[in-house]
Amino acid sequence: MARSAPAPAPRGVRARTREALLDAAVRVFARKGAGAAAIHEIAAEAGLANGTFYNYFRSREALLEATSLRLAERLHLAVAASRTAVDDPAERVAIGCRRFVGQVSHDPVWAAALLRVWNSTSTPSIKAADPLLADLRAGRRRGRLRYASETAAVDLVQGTVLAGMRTVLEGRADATHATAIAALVLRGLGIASDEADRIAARPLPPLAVSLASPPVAAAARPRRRA
Amino acid sequence: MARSAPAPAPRGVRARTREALLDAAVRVFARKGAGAAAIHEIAAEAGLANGTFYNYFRSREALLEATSLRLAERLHLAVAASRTAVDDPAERVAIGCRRFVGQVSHDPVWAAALLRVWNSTSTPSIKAADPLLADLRAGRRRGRLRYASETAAVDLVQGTVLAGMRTVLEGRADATHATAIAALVLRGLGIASDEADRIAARPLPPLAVSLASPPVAAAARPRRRA
Amino acid sequence: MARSAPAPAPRGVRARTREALLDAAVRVFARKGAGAAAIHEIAAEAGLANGTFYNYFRSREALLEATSLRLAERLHLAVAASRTAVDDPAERVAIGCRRFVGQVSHDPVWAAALLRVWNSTSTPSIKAADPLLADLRAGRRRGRLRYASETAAVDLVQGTVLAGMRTVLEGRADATHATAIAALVLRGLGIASDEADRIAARPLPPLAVSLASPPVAAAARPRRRA
Amino acid sequence: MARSAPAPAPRGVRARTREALLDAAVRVFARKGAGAAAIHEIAAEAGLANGTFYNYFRSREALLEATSLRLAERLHLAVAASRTAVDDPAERVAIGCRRFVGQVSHDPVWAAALLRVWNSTSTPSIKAADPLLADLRAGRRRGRLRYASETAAVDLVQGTVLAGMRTVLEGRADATHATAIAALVLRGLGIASDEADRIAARPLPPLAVSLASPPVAAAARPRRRA
DNA sequence: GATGAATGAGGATTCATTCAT
DNA sequence: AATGAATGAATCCTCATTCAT
Repeated sequence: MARSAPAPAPRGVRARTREALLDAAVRVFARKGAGAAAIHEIAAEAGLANGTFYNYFRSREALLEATSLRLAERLHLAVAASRTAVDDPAERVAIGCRRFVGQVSHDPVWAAALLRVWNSTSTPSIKAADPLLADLRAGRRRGRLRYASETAAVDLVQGTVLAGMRTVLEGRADATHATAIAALVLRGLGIASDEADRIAARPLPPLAVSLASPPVAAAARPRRRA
Repeated sequence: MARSAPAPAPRGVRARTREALLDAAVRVFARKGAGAAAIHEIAAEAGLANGTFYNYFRSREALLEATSLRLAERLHLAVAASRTAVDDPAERVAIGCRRFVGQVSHDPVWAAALLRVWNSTSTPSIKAADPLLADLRAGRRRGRLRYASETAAVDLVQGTVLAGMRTVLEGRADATHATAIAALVLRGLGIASDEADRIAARPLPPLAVSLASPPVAAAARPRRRA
Repeated sequence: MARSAPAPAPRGVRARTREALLDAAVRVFARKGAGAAAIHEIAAEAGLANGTFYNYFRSREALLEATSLRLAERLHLAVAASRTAVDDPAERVAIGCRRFVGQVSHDPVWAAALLRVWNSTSTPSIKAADPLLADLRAGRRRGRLRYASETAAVDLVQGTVLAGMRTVLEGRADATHATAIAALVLRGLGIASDEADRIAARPLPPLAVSLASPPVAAAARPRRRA
Repeated sequence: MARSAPAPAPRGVRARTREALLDAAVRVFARKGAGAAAIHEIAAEAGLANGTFYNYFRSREALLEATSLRLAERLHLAVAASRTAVDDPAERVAIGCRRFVGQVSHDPVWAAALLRVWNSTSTPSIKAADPLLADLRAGRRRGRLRYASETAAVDLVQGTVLAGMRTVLEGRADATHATAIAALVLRGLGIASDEADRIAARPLPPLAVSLASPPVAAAARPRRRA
């Protein structure tokens, strides 16, 4: 019955609150998995009341979808950032691999959420694979990469990268894991060992966009109830 | 299996009922995922009443654990079967890959359950990786396989195989996928392309153990309603 | 009606907005019933924001009461209109019956709301029965109508009319139903069959007041979304 | 978590618990109306826990349906009982009217529930009207009853009876109301005043079935929480 | 050992109401 | 005067778990 004072409502609150909920969802998903996360917990994580959630998302399902989109979005940005000014398809693939695996150390929350959400949705990776597919095809066309089955090649890259991300996330490998993963993937795609190692070790181009999760900030401090 | 009157209790009935519940769990997990499966549904799938479940498992959690173990068990058997009479570590790895991916077509229920359960438990693959690790190490020792990071090599094999299994399960590839996956993995482990293709295409040795799920049989017949 | 900027406030705007809300309530009640209508929906139907409602009604309860009153008001007007220039109590009763039942076809929204609200409030009909009571008493005094129990007579008239309204509203009878209902009621009040039929068939005097619901007009136009 | 002892489970528990829930529903509906009754309140009224309800009814809606059926059932029995050994259609109709109105005093709970449920469902009376229709038609065929519109005749009987029931339920009339109502209805159906009064005053045949609601008994005593 | 009725905590969702702007 | 974001109580429903039979 709204007894105490509600939060203020400056310009752009709506958009900002929605963002806060999405960020909170990512954090909670990272902790518990998408299936086990309760709405009220997400709302609390965002510093909001239970019911407020439903001012922004029609249902739990809608949140799942939106969160998936949001994670994929970053993903796409990351991939796009990896392409800038790099022409060699092999290196582009390597950069993608390294970015993903490397990002785990910088934003474990994002990584955990990504892994959790990907595992709970069916074939979500398809769309995310578009840029990868483009690189693979270009590589094969130019004789740079070799593989018989495109589907298998995608499985190789995505599967290995995800496994690598999980390994880093679980603390079973350090940040250099990204390079090792990239090298193995390149070899799998037909690049000679020596060159694969060399490509995988090249300095990464600077990121055009920040991939960092927004800070937990004030919003996450529980307001009323502990 | 609770077929006749609940009066006597021949030796081994207990064990058999437990098995029936585990099999039922595998089937239900395959359909709905481990998180969404209700005890009630699993018991029904086994042709048993709600409460009977708790004569065999302390809690839901215990079932999860046991099912995970059971799936891993088969896994180990499969891997063991792949070793018989094959000495070359590269081929042993290839056989393992092909078995896993190929098994998806023969027992989609097992495959679906495996993928679902692996996604809901943390670091379950560690123990399952033991035989793989042995092969990898033997291969490197003998100069047959090359890789810098053992962890990355495991990620390569496991990640690619899991991705390949998912691809087949979702109908995005046919049975030949197993061979393609194995070939890429071998290349990633340092085998030359030509040889990798050759090894991946060799006839598979016969299986020493059946991997098939137990038939649905009596356990699944419509449970009596009061 | 919240049309232009929320700046000035010409005399009578308050009253008009209140009216708009009441009319909206009647429409929504007609669609969903008084119990299932959400304040949110009523405000939207009136083209107003959620919170505005509470500038005009203290609570949901207050709206219920006011709406009931409003519907009864029309009722009274209708009855009053039926009296003009008719002296015979029997005919006055017949005109009342016919007006109510006949009005259903002309304003189904009003009719539906009336039936719905009457069903959710307790003893709302009492006050509405005042003019009817006057006619009944006059009729009995003059020996024109005959009945032992006044309460039963009121039940006869009101019950039959409400049932008739419902029948027409649900499409199980056409506009001629009003006449049939009136004839039966008159017989029940002791008028001979032939005369009852004759009275019930007399041309209806013109209405002094419009019974029509206000047009949906501006109030219902799509509400602005932020 | 079912900490304390659940109720015993003798023969026929299932059926008995279901009955208890239906009876509780009737009582709660009588108090609050079908729309405002909360499941947990009905369960508590039956002395059961919240969740138990769902062992017996799939949903709230299913309960509504079942309760409606249950009320109608009694109705049908009552009507059937009124027919035994009475041939005159006019008297049969009169007996029906008197039974319904008279029953209100004997079982106000049943009456209130009936009125509430009838008002929340659409055209529920149709089926309940079957026996009435048969009597009306027989009466008209034999020249005993006279009416132009069958629909209007049904409205007359049902509407007046319902209004009469409401009047008694609200304490605005005593038990003799039943007779007065029946007399007016008969006149409306074309029976001469004198005879109508006479028929309405005849002794009622004994009831073949009990119409009484089951006693509230032990089941309704709240168990844990006040 | 099996049964299934009962339990009640927990989660999703709705909605009347408040209040700062 | 209007707005609409925020609130949280209330409701429906699910499901893991217990236990008397």
